[in-house]
Amino acid sequence: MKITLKDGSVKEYAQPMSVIDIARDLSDGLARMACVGEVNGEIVDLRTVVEDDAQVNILTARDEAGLAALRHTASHVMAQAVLRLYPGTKLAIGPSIANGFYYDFEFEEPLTSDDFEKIEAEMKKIIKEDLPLERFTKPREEAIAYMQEKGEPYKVELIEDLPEDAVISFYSQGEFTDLCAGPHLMSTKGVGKAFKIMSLAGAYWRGDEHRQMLTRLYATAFAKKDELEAYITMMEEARKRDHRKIGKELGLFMMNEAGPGFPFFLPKGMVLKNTLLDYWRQIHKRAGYVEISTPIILNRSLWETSGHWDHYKNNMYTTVIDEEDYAIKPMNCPGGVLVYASEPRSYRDLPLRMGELGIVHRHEKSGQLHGLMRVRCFTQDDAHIFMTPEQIKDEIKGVVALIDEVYSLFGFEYHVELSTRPEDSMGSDEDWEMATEGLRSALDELQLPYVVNEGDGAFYGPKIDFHLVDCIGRTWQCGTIQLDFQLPQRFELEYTGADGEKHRPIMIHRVVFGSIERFIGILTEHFAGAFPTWLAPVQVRVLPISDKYMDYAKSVRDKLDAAGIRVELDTRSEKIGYKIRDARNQRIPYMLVTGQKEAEDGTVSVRSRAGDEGAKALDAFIADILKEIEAKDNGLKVSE
RNA sequence: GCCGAUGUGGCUCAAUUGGCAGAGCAGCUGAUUUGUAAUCAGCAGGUUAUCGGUUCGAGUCCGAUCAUCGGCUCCA
Repeated sequence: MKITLKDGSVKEYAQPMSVIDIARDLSDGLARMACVGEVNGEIVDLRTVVEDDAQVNILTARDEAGLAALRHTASHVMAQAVLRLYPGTKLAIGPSIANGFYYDFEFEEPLTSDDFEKIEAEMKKIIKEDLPLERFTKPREEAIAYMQEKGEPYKVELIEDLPEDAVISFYSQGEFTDLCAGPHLMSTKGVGKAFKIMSLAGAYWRGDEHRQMLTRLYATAFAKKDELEAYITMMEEARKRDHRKIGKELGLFMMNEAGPGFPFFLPKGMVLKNTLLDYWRQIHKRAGYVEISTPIILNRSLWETSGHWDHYKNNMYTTVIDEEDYAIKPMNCPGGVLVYASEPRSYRDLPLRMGELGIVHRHEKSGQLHGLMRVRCFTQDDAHIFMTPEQIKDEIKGVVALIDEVYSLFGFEYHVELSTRPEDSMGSDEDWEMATEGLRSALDELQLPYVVNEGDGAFYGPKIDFHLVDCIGRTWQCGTIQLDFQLPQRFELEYTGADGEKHRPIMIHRVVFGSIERFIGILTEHFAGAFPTWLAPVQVRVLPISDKYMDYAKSVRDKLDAAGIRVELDTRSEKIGYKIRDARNQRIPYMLVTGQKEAEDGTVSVRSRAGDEGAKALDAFIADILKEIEAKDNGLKVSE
């Protein structure tokens, strides 16, 4: 038989070979490190016998699929350890995930994090036992009977959902057997020593909140111990830039039990917010938007017409005033629609782009609040675009370009998702076809990579979502573009066409930041609080060497202030080192040290976040910083 | 909402088996007048999240509530 290796070389063997045989033949070291094989592009077990003419690639934990197999095997080891220590525990599922793996269990007694050590010790034992992983299969009915006998109801349910004629595969290691598609390492020994149980959490069986709550053990594993340590260090470092911690340190925002989920913006956070909003207004004006503002509280009949009273009431704050029902708006769209409908519209007015920095309130369930990322009151940088069907593609492209411009300015990496028609949806097939194609072709023409979420769209139309990543790798939806045929119909919106007839416009809901609050949270973590100068709540702090030079320091402060620069003066009778330390902890972009020398020369000694930059004439400093602010330099050169 | 954990001055944390609530930082006052990451001294600051219970005695034990944290679900 003949095979082709990754590097293009061809090997010939007299007898059939498995992947592991080939690995052993290539080099002893490779066989030891091999996790899984890749045969004709498919990830397989090392014991898989290779067919003639196959393309073969041996994967180790250096490869994504190899590491996934290592982690998946580690999850089986963890489950085995749990069953040894807590007999009677029921098994659910245990996949490998982005940074590790987890296993869901139903315990008879609650588990706590104090038990981690015990489980890890048992895992070590199992790994040392060097138990080979054996694969075997059973027909569906036998597989069900087998798992019923083992008392594993979750496994039985999983198998029952597979097709009638399916052949079910299992993996066993010692006394432990699990329903599993594989692939796995050859033996538990391959898991090695670099693993750790990270946390414990509740998780609904099959992600359904109406079903059993299971206990999920999150863990991670790497090929080498130093990789595990590096990962743990990285997570610890990342937590230091948590926006809730930095928000408190820098005085950006606060929370109070008086209003869980309702953030209070402090003076410095307000500067940041307003600076972002100024920028938003500037780019939207350029992009042909007008701005409106609609009421926070509107009466019930409006929400009935829009459909929110029926479909969104659980998340709405409602009240009775003068014996009439009112609701605080959870979304801005009905207000925008009323503005559209307030006067006759012509095709000449379209597309009509109406922006609104609208404050919305949503009663999110208590367990899902998270700093500024998930709140109950937030500002949407909303806009509704009313247009003809022919204008859909260009308008989508315009919005995507705007979102890309904004995210790029901050140096964000983002990923895009296109969500299509859900099962429970309204509108005609043609409308959905046109809307989805409009979104798709706009993305294609802009050459943006995206993933498709089939059936994940809103009930009134398909959508494009933009996701940003926080400091520990969680992603948050920020921008979104949603096409809507529903509201124009419900509110009987129309415009007069060139033909003199009435037509129904199509509507886009879109946000760029998404929520200003969430965006500020992401920005804070992205920059670790060291905001680019144009955004920094305080751009310059003047640090007199001693009280003797306070007058000069004040004149410097006044001159910066007059130039429109956000400046503070440190008047404390402290040593310069103390003042620098404090200003650095506040991540202030520029510190101006002013003493005798500077007072005599009319200069300032500039210290940026990068370090001492030497003396400069005050006017030259002002000119430079104004230029930097104007350019919205994102300051990524700064390393903290 | 669900599972698990945690709540002690503004912040970070102590307080032994239930036995006088303490420190550092920040703040204030005074001294110091300083040249690139913490000058010294003094003062003030807490109904230990809230409510209830057990006890001679509760920060500590028990119960309820609230909030927060890690997840799940939902979402910007």
